Amino acid sequence: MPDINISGAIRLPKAVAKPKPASSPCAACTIRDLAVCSALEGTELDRLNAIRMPAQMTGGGTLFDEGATADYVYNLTVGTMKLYRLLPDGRRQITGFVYPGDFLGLANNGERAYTAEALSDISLCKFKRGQLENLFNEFPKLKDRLLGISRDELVAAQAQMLLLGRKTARERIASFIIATIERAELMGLPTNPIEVPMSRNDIGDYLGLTTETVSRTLTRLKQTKMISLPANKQIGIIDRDGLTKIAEGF
Amino acid sequence: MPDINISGAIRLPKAVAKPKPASSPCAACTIRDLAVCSALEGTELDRLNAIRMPAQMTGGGTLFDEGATADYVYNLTVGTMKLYRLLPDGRRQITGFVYPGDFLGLANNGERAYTAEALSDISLCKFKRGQLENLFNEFPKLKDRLLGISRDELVAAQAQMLLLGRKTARERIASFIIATIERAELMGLPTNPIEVPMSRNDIGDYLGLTTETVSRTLTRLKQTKMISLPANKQIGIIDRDGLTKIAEGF
DNA sequence: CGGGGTGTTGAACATATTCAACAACTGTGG
DNA sequence: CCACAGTTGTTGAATATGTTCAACACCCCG
Repeated sequence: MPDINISGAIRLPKAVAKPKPASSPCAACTIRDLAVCSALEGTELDRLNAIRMPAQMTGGGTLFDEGATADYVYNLTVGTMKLYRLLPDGRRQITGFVYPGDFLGLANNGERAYTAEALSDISLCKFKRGQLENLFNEFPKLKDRLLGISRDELVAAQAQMLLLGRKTARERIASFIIATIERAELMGLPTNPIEVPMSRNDIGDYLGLTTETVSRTLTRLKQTKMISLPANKQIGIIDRDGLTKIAEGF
Repeated sequence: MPDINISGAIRLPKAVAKPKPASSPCAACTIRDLAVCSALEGTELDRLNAIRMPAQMTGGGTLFDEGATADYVYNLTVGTMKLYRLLPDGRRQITGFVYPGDFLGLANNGERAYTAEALSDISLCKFKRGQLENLFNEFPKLKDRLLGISRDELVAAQAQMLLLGRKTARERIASFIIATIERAELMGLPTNPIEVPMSRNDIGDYLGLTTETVSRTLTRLKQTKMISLPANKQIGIIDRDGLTKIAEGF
């Protein structure tokens, strides 16, 4: 899977996060290079900062629910989130995870299409929808960015459809591991072992599998010496090329 | 599923197609109200027409292949297409169908993310990518449209992920039938029986099922008096509300 | 140290797949 | 216009992959 997030969360092209000398809150932001904000500089950034509201939430909290009115949009700065849709009997499909730098909440018709929940404690920049839209109109390059990103997201969504519709459990797990490695590379985080902040249950709901199948499949990948499971929420990569082959369906 | 197409093909908001008095090829176009072109009028339309190249293809033909360079974008005017991705061993996931008025081919990185194949004989308006992009820059309202549409597509893609990841065969087929009814309504086509131009195999590859399962499931829906199968490529709707309930997971 | 949640493992089961045969339909040529 | 061939669709039986139900282990975290 490419280095983009699917469905709702918007990520900007590759740029390694690096600390900024503090002068305004935005200029000091550690994930500025990853976020929408990277399209702006200098006084433009001040304009963004003027309409920015900082927000926090503890792990497990719900930022917004499917069906709610979409009055705000957000930019995640710290932590991880999950986006999901539910069926009436509780079956759940996680449509994407949100990482620092990702933008979320841009609903089209004013209604949220998914629930957004914090996996860990999170910090966000919060914007009133209309105010940010005004800024978008003022700085068209922001709009171009979003358009390009949306197309990338569509491509990622297609990859996920291929995964959900046609890949085996083994292939899905391998795809997930490879995608997680690629995201870690993109964000400049450790790539071996990789950090996997979500539960087995969440992984299952993302890959269209049950917790048990996720667990079993990981165990089998460990037995066949493709990965190791050194600690909770960590996966050690032993045979990346092998995993890639599996992920691609060979 | 909402009245939008997923993944790659771009549809504009609801508008019933109606014939236009002929004056320029675009002004006479029967699907103009459905297409991107609806954002333009008068002389703007002439500009579009100036860079437009008519194209045809017979059913079964491949418009472009996954991985090819994306030099052109297209607007389908007549016929139906399917978009798909393949795994090395031939497993296929159809990520969307393309109907008259849909826009397709806008690749981000210049490489096609999917194969586009004609289901029936088709006609298209073909544009050189760069030329159309210039026009987009000249008429920003086109860009706004595309941005909104892309978000709609993302929502549709999420719905499809929920379907592929969590719905039963019965629920998938019901969802597909309901979506097809809604599309027929949108396009002002007969809604009972509905026209289903794709094969069982294509339906299966779209819903993450096999041909046999599609066939069996349709038969069972017929036996339970929810649909009828009056002729090849047609489905009669007997209990739409029941189908909707099934599709939504009740 | 103890308890609740998370993760793992096992066995029985179910849904959809695979393999196979046949039926129906389409389109083509006699 | 009918016959035939190839394709598409349907149905059946056996099978497999992943699920469900259940028990247990692990491990943070109090």
